[in-house]
Amino acid sequence: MSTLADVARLAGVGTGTASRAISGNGYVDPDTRRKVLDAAAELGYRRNAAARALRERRSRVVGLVLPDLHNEFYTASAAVLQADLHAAGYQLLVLATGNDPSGERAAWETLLDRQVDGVVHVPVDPDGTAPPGLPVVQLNRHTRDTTASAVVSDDVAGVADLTRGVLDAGHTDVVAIVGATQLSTSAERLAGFRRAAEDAGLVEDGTDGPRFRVLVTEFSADGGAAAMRRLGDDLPSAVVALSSRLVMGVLRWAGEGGVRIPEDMSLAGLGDPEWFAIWRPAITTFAPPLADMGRHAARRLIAAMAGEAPETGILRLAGEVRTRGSVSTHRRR
Amino acid sequence: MSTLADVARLAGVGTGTASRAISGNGYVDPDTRRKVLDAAAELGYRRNAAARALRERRSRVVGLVLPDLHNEFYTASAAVLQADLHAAGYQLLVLATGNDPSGERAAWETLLDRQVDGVVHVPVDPDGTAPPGLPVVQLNRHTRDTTASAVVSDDVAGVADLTRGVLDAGHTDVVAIVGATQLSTSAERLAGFRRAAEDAGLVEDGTDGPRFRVLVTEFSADGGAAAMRRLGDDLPSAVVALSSRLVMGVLRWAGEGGVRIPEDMSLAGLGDPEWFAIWRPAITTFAPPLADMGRHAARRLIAAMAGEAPETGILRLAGEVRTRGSVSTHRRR
DNA sequence: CTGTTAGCGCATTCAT
DNA sequence: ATGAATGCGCTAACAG
Repeated sequence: MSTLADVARLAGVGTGTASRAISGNGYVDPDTRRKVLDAAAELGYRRNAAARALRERRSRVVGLVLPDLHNEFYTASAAVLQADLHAAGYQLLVLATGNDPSGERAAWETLLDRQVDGVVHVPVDPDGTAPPGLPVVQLNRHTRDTTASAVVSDDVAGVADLTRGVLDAGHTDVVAIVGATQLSTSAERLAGFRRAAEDAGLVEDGTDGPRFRVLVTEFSADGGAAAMRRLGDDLPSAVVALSSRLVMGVLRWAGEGGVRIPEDMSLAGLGDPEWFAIWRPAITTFAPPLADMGRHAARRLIAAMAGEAPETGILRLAGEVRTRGSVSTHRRR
Repeated sequence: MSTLADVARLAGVGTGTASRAISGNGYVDPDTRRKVLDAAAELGYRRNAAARALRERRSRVVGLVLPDLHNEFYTASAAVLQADLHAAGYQLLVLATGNDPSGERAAWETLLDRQVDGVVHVPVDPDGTAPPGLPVVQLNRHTRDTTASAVVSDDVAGVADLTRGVLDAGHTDVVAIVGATQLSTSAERLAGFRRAAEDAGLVEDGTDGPRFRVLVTEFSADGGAAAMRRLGDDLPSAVVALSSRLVMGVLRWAGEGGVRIPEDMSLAGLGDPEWFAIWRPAITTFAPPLADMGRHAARRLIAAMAGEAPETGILRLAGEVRTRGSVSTHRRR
């Protein structure tokens, strides 16, 4: 690899001039600039990022810390995040925490070592806290730290909307299935459901009249299926499964038990993996604005890294309820 | 941020000793080491990765270049890749090419600038070539460059297996749907299909007797649906859709047209997204060993970066045919 | 076993 | 407008 000194020598100028010519910072005569650029091209010169990072005290690298790489919920945001940050001259260093607070702490250390300029963080530990002085925006979930900057889906409004759709279809006996409630996402989804259900006059665990029930379970297809089994014969007329994995679980349970959707029981979901739309019946669902979230996270982070006054607080982006066939109109008995 | 010099001063030693104490390289008295470590802890010292990279001429960063972050086909491998590389002390810098050769070239430049120690690459351009001297292992797809190291799924064998399963079920009129054939993956999948079909005596585009047809289309659900529509009324008794997206397309087409699977037509797929198993009927498919591929790619790359004689050539890992309900026994007419 | 020294490649003073 | 000199923080080589 040739160095700046090589380029300068070939061009017959000093390293300072060569540096200015290549970076475009500072004055340099157009003719000399050409000479330098030609020399650089001839040598196939590339600036050494490590040397620049050391000298400039910025790496132009952004850390992305997420629970795992395999979840479309994160990767959908990550894809646009990557694109937007790339366009702004940043590269993405990706670390997985494995949904584990100790993995999360280790990630912070690595990121600090790497002198990343900023971090996009899908938090695992609600009580975790980021190193001071480093621009960070939380994505998807947020911690309890109210001074932090976070970009999330407005699940409260979205799930409330979704639930209202179910209730408007005439259902008066509804079950919600949700994952671990210490996560901000689960808590907010549930809050949206409860709000809509209570506004409509349904009573939690009521014995007669309009009622709703809430099942807390593991955040997986197995968890969803297990939750449905816990219901025994006392099936509701509609289920709202608050994650795509839980929807899968309900579907599997229904398939195995011969429960027809939506004839025997309606189903509404959350998230919108591609197969939701082709399932028969297609799944009615609340789709969080994953791409928007990535875009806004990138925007906030880029601004913060540029030294602008950071936008703190939680930015809640509206998603979309997609009404399809898995929720049917229910005749009140 | 405190520097090594700060630590050395506080511990009352020279920077060389401090460096050795912290890195563990070279001799240092246990007592002085303690002093250094204590001083480092007190200051919250962290080694500056940029300075180390500059000095050591290695960054401990590995580039991951893939078409996009949003495809479970890549992320499934990437997840274990990330984990294994992390365990070996490497971080992952992720670049997306957008399935575009120019994006791919840009990625190489970035990677070179960053002085990455190695690269895992899902190639876009079959004729592309990597910078010499840099350890690279190709993942999932491979270029024509026979000196390269690549870890891929043995799709030829896998799809041949899958197809044999279909033929053994009695089908004698089979259609294969495949994406752009300039990709090594598509070409190999198709080769596997052809081999099995021809071995069984089916004739391509035959007019009477056992026959098979091949449909080339866009690599998407829309492509799959369009391919099926091209068939008009001349439906085969079984379709082998050679990607999960194509399976989606066939399923959508079947749903819209009222074609029942497997009663009216059998369907076999490739890949195994979670919903394949819960679909009614569950989808019979060939599942490439994505996790294994990530693991072996990491292993090869780590060895190459350690300076060991690189394993070149194409490592084909066996996947698994998962026989489920979407292929039914066919009565010969 | 330890302290001192010399760069790694670059951007940026400061003179000119 | 340009060249020379400085130092970012670290590790490796060397002399002690």
